[in-house]
Amino acid sequence: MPSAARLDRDFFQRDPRIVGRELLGCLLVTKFDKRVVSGWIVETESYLAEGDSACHAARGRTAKSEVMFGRAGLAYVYSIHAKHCFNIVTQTIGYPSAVLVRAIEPVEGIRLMQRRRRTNLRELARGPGRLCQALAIDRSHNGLDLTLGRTMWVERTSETACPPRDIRATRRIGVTSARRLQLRFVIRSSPFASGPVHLR
DNA sequence: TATAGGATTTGCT
DNA sequence: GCAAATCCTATAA
Repeated sequence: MPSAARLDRDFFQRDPRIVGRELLGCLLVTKFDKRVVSGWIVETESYLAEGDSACHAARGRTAKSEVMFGRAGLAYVYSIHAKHCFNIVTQTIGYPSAVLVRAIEPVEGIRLMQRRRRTNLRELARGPGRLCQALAIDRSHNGLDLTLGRTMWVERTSETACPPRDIRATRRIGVTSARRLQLRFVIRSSPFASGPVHLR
C-alpha cells in the first residue's frame, strides 16, 4: 500500500513556481455525491502576483479574482470561452497568486468521466476546460478549501514521485500577455498533457 | 445597457 | 493549421 498524504496549507503557501512544479505527479481527487474521481496531475501553470500581467489578480481585486486574495489552498474556479478552469491559490500574504491545473491522467472514476465527456481516455482531462468537465468542476466550487479534504483535495503518494528529469518548463498556453515567462510545467513523457508537441 | 476580449475546445481543410 | 462557437467579465457610457 503506497502511503498518501493530503497536501496542507503549508504546501500551497509558497511561491507558485515551486507549487506548480511540485504538483506534478500528485493526485487530484474530487468526491462529489460520494463518488470519487481522481487523476495524476501532469501539467500546471503558475500565475504570479508581481511582474505577471497575465495573472487575474494583476489588475487589482475584482469579484472574479476575489479568492486569490484569500487563503492558500482554496480553489479558484473561473469561466472563460464558455468553459471552466480550475486553479489552486498559492502564496497569499499580500501576494495573490495561483496555479492552474491544466491536465490529469485519469485514475479513478473513469466510467463517470466518460459519461460526462464522450471521448477516449486520452482526451478525458487533457486541457483545463476538459479537466473541469470530466471532474464536474464549476463556479459553485470557487473558494472551496482543498486542505479540508471533504469534497476536493490533492494527495502526494510514495508511488508517484515524478522524476525531475521528466519535467520541463515552457511558456504558458493561450495567454496573450507576459508570453515570455516560462511558467508552464509539464511531464514530458505523459500522453495526457495538453499543448503542442514542441512544448514537451 | 453595450461592447470587446479571453489562462478554450472542436471540427474542418 | 485555422477559424468558429460560446458566454462570462470588465469597462465605459
